[in-house]
Amino acid sequence: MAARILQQQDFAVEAAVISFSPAHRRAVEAAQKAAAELSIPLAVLHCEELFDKAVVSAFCATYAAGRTPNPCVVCNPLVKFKVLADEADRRGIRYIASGHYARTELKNGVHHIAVAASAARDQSYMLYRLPPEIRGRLCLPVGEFEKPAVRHMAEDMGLSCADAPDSQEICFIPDGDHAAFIAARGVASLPGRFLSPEGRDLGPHGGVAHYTVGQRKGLGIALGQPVFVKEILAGGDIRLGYAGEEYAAGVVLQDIVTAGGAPLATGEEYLVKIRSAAAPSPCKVRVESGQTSLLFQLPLRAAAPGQHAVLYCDGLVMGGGAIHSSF
RNA sequence: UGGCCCGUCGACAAGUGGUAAGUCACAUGACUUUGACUCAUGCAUUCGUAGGUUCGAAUCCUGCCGGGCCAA
Repeated sequence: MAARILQQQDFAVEAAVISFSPAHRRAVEAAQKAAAELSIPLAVLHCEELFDKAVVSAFCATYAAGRTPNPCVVCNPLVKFKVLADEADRRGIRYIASGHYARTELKNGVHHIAVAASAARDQSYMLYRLPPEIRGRLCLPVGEFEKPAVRHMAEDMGLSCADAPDSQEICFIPDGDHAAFIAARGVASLPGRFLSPEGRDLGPHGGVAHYTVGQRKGLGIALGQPVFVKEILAGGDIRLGYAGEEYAAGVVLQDIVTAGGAPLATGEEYLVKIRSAAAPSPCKVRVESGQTSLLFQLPLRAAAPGQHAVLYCDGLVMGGGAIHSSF
């Protein structure tokens, strides 16, 4: 659909689909079909090796260490848009487009990622780490529309992607069982024990890769009321908490990037999202002895180390970083 | 060995003669380009067991099995 919209705007469109892993065969075939319907030349770019190294390995290692990776956030700058940009360069093409629900905006000489017109569909979170040289040549045509409108447009044009399912889990783990995937790769995840909210030993858990902060299901712990993963300790033990105890007042950030390149400074106020599908929530920056923290105005649920906090201002992505820890 | 309690879904637990609540856990589905959260639906033809009383028992009676407490 993104390609079709650009065609209507008189862009000369060339298409590429990236084959990230063996699990992507169907996606590649769907792209080939769509390209044929639009009579657009389509190249299949292979980057299985890079993807495996930059995304999949890091994903497994992060989980095995008791943190919660976000592969999409990592993939976009390091693999997906990098590969597209390289291919565009080879062909002498200036602009790069994708079907993400987000927008771009030039403000004060800085190219920002901006939230989509359809707030409920917004995917700007996943794009927050794109470097300026990518942001400056990015076109995100579907970000201007509501999802249903895009679907209707596709239907009207008789495109086969009109009824394509749009929800997926981790793209390289089709069955959704990431713990099994990690184990199958031979990556060992830290063993440990469940600790009740009162500190009681509740027995061994299945390996740290099975759990993430805020998780309720799959613990197999029956205490008469719901319990959640509150913290995964460095040694591998998992501290549980009752409902409400999995909220954080703030987070410590690492690997910070900003749209303009200037570091975050104490006192700055932003709206923050700690997951893609979240309502932006006010926070304040604090920099102290080289450590940058975000203080949430309201406690936020399940701020898992390894996930990312993305900062917004007036609908523009201002920066963000990985969550090192919460407090 | 006497005396007294108790035994209901994987866990906890209502129910004390009228035909098995609820919570947690679990399963499936929805939602979702990360992990989660959330929501919907499902989940004991049966109440330790064997008999008895009764129109009717998880509920009353008896034996046995299992667990606990007290006494010597």
